Amino acid sequence: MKILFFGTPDFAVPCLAALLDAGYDVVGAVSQPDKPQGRSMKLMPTPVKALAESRGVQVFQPDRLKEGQLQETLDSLKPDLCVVVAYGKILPSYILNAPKFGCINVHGSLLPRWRGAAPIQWSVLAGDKVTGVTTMYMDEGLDTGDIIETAETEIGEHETAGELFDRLAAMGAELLVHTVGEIEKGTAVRTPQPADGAVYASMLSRDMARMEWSRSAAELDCFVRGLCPWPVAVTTLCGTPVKIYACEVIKREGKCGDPGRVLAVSSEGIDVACGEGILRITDLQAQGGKRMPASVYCNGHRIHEGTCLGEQA
RNA sequence: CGCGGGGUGGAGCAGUUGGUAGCUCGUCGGGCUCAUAACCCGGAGGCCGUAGGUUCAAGUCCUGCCCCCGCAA
Repeated sequence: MKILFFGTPDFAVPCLAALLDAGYDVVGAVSQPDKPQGRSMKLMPTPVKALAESRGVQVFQPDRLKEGQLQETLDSLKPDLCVVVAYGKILPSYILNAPKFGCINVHGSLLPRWRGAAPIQWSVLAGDKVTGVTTMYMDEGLDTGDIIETAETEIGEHETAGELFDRLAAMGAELLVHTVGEIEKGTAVRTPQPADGAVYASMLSRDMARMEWSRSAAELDCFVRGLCPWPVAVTTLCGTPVKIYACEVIKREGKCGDPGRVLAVSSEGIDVACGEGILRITDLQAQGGKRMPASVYCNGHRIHEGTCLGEQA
């Protein structure tokens, strides 16, 4: 079974590693072009490219796919199957139709819920109790193909998108190997996605990260966990922007004061009134500073009860 | 040279126009209390990132270097 792998970020790495470890003949890895990254804006290889190179897999990084840029590669490699994991580009039909077994995709949600770019973060943001990974046959739509297999998992009460991301990446890799095995044996099934429950998970952005204290403590808790570790929930404290990395719901219901008002400061954290309930900030980061527990932050910044968060200076 | 913020006792911060280095927490010792992440008293602990420069005098001004953080991705 000759496999051509498509993938770019960290999420795709365990999948590629698992295919290689399972002994499949990965004839190439297609990844996005390198982009300037880091403080020095140096050109960095994508995570998938880095792994592929270390394992001796040939890497391809076409700028565009639309006009048949990958045709030659396909012709020479003759893959039996394409595996696509968070590649970051829509595959045109000439690629989808090229391999004998088609193209399959690993997606970080239980489709059709959370189709699109950021399924894992959105499942946390929405407060979903259960999520999972899905393998599917790709078609020309955005995550609309027929489902092959799924694996479910519960989202932990305090789990961040980053933590869930790691877990699903591992689950996805395991499921992928199983699915490829089924395809090889000819026992893979295809189930069209149900029409109901299709929701799109748009890309996250920094400008959606501002905390609205008029929302409920429970919603804000999901908000903080869903945006961690990127772009990270932000509010303002004494006029300066502060990133909120972790918090916990102290009180679920009831109005406890003006939204954003600090009700108490203790070694446990900073308790803030929300539209509904109370949220305790436990981990934060000020401008120019490192991430730290709220109690530590309070040693150097006197936070008084009654201070209001989220207000411009 | 992509842009900006910052390096001050163990931790987090302040330090005004250059002139004895301060605060909160922790830590150590003592006290009080039925009790406490409580309170009171006392102590230890800093070549102010680093190398030079200006000056009678540099944490503070100038220059180089190292490291951290944010933006950007």
